[in-house]
Amino acid sequence: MERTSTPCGDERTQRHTRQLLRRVGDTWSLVLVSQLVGGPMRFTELLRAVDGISHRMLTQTLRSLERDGLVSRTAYPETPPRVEYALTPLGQTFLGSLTGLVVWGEDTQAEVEEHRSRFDADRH
Amino acid sequence: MERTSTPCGDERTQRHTRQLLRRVGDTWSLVLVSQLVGGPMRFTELLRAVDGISHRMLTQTLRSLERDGLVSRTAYPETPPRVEYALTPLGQTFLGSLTGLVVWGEDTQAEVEEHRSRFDADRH
DNA sequence: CAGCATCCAGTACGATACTG
DNA sequence: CAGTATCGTACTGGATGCTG
Repeated sequence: MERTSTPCGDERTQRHTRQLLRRVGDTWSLVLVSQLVGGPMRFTELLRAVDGISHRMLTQTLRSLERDGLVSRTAYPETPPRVEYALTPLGQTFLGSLTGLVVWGEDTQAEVEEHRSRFDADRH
Repeated sequence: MERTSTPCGDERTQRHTRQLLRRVGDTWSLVLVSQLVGGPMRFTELLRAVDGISHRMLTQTLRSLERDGLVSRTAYPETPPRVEYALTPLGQTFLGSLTGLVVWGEDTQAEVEEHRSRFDADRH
């Protein structure tokens, strides 16, 4: 029973959370996971659906998500080859856990923007 | 009323959330904010308290948090100069919004680790 | 003490070309 | 179609030294 009402937790938890944020705070992980909510998608589908992503980053990010068990990869032995990516249950719970942050971002976005403008203005 | 039960939201929300994650997913922001939960701290106090942070990154990260309005900076016109950093109300609500993610990280950490090992092992 | 400027290594990312 | 390899660039973060 600690006095902490905020999720700072012990040092170990902090380290984990920081690593998690770094891991997931890259350019494309979140977009891809969000994109896959609608159901499985193929490589090229994703490439077209996600605006601005490069071939290379799509491969890399999918690999990384697959490695962590958030996304599953299914290859069908056909010609031409077909590979489908889908959200795993783990990936779905992950998206759910973001709710708090997403809501906070929506709620405070204007306020943060305001702070930034003011700060930048004051600095000459 | 959309079919989305997960916080993927519209494209605008997605972009905001991604930017938020990037902004906050750097090496030190989260550690600093967590550290300040206990109350205001001085520059050198933070430098000592946060293990591994460099002088430069402390300045930079504090600036950036101040800019976003998550942290307040109070300079006392004394000699030697004294500056105290504290969490703003906005900063506190931010920490609160992380609860879901922190819990998810704790709950699934072992599972994710397991996935990684297995993945790395399979890749010969 | 608090903060800034400079320099440097590591990495993230994009463009492109090539393989099964 | 899906994936790998190579290259160039831009940014991030650490070490260090200077200023008020």
